Amino acid sequence: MRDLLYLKDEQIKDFIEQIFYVYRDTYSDPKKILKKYSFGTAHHKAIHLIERHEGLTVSDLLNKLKITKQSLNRVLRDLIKNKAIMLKKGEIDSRQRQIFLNEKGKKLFEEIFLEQKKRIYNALKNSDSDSVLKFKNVLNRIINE
Amino acid sequence: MRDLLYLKDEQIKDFIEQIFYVYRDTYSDPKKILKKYSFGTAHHKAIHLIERHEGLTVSDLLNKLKITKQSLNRVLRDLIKNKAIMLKKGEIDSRQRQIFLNEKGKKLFEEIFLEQKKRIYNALKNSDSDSVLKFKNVLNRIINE
DNA sequence: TAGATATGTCAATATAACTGACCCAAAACA
DNA sequence: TGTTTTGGGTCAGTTATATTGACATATCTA
Repeated sequence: MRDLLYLKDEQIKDFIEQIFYVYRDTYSDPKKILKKYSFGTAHHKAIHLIERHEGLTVSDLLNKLKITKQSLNRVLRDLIKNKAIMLKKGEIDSRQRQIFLNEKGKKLFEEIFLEQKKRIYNALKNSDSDSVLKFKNVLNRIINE
Repeated sequence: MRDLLYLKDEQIKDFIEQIFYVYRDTYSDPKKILKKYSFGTAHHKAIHLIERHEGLTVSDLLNKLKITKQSLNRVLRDLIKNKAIMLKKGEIDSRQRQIFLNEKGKKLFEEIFLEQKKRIYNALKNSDSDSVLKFKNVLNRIINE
């Protein structure tokens, strides 16, 4: 590894610590709202990804969450029972199920997002666009490693 | 909220998604190593924070992890049993316990970190120092919101 | 038609967290 | 000094989220 002055081990250790805090706080904020609906963070993540990728299949969602299908199934069952989401047979491949938010799910997503958004918005509102762009690019590079 | 072009809701939603992936991947990488020692991510986080903040007290660690003392106690018991950490009575306030890694704990930390480091290092090695700095600053702003 | 794939489900277990109730020792305070 | 508060530890029971492994069904593909 090259000896980059701004990329010493101590810096990387700090990043590992900060990544934990950022995740912890970002996903803690809406827990009270979720509790009202007897949902947890697992349901939250599913709803978020379904909103971002409408019509994604069960296996798409599994690949994003990186959990087992048995784990996901509990979550999807709860969301279906609550009428937050619906599954449709895949149009091309009818073995697949495409997942959609319905009205209740969309409202729930908006309620969660409004709360969760605050932290990110307030953190970034005074940043220049270059900082925001570079932040985004670094996140993507870490994910795609 | 001001209408910042580079800070639309869709951008913020993307960040929320990316933060999840970054956390998930960063803390997944060392799971195989942890398993060799019958440890999990909870032990990993404790070891990491103890290494970064040598001599921190039990309540310092609780505040960083934001879990209950009963949860933390399980983790610390396992680490003590394994001789990875030791507790010393606080020098000023002897009700407190200061937590230190001992030799075994330091070796374990290094083994974990070597694995975990790769993802961050490779993601950042081709970034300019300005990107790294801005990434760090944004992380900090999100945490301190 | 045979095999592979996408999904669903049953059952048991593991991990990491929680709530609530206590306890002790030491510090802080009145 | 005596009382209260604080820091830490522990017991017991529960919940949330994940796991492994086995098996079933429908549908697609070669």
